[in-house]
Amino acid sequence: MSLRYALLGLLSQEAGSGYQLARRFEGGMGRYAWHAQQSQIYPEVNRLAADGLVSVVDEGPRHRRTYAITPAGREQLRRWLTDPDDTPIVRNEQILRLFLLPCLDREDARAVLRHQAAASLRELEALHATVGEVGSGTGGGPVPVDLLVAELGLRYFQHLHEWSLWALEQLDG
Amino acid sequence: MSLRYALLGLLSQEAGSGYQLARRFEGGMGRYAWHAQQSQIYPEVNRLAADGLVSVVDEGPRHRRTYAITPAGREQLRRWLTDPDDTPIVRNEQILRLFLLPCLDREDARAVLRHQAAASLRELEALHATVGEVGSGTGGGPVPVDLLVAELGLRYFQHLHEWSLWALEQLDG
DNA sequence: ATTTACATGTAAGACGTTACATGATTCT
DNA sequence: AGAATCATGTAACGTCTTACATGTAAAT
Repeated sequence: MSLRYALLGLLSQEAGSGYQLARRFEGGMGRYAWHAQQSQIYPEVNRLAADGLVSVVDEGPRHRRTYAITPAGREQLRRWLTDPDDTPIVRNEQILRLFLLPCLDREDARAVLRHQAAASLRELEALHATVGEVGSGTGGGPVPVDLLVAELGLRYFQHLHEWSLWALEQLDG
Repeated sequence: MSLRYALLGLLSQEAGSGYQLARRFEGGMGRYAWHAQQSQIYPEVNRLAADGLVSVVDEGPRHRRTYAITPAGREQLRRWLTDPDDTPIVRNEQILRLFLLPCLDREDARAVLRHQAAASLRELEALHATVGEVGSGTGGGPVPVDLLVAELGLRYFQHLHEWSLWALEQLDG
């Protein structure tokens, strides 16, 4: 069901086509929250439309249909977000690899850690660039929630990066 | 394919039955790396046995079969762990919720954050208890890789907890 | 004796991946 | 004209969830 709410969430922030949704999944959403393929998005957004949770608000060139969230969709989204469901499902291939580091000898573990340190640094820098854009669009008003969420991503990759370096030090020492 | 390697990894650290594997998934592995159900584990461990990557090393009471990783299994596991595959898949319902916080009004966002702060603190404390056990089993020798991985979990929930508190402050201020 | 925990499994349906199919518009 | 990008979709196959079925051994 999560894909549903991921899509509703994106559309609640800004209307868009299936294609645009797929592009937005390549950003932060798909990178560290919930991954989805294009071929999964199109059928799901159609189901959302059939269920009245989104509606077509524009038809453009190349058969493009722009969807927007409906009041019913907004209500369902709110219910899901505020419903305190513990035991949330986690599937993270990257963390799984790190979690299984004890299966390797020290030399292999070192190599994986070096690779991880470089990868998390790259992600961190890419996010820094994206967040720069978000931040520049705000005046001196109240803190936009977007910035809080961007900060969560930054901290995540920073903590991963710092742990990788620390773990390498422990192995080398 | 990740479930395969999660199981191979657990069995490479210690032989065990399907039931024991399911129990071990309830710990750190399933909580913040890769989730799996009991009904998924039994068929997969049988497939691993059919493929010669694990083998039955003991049969106990109540039809219990204890599996151990084979050399072929160890080799496949090593290859997967050291193969630098970027674009790893992430599906994290908890992070998705946080990522969609901008869809809520401030009052609802605050409630979700308060809930999140409490949940991550609970996880942190639970992990602290588990790590205490792991740490007590080691003499003064070289740093066991298990401890590095435990530290990763601790840092993850700590950073989540700290971010939740920080985000609440930003909203309140 | 009854309950709890151990132990393994299957079947139906939902969800997700890979690969392919099709065509429109813009850019060079 | 040709290439790149925009745009939507389907079919086959693999993975995961939910719910059920079955029985054994230990604990109270």
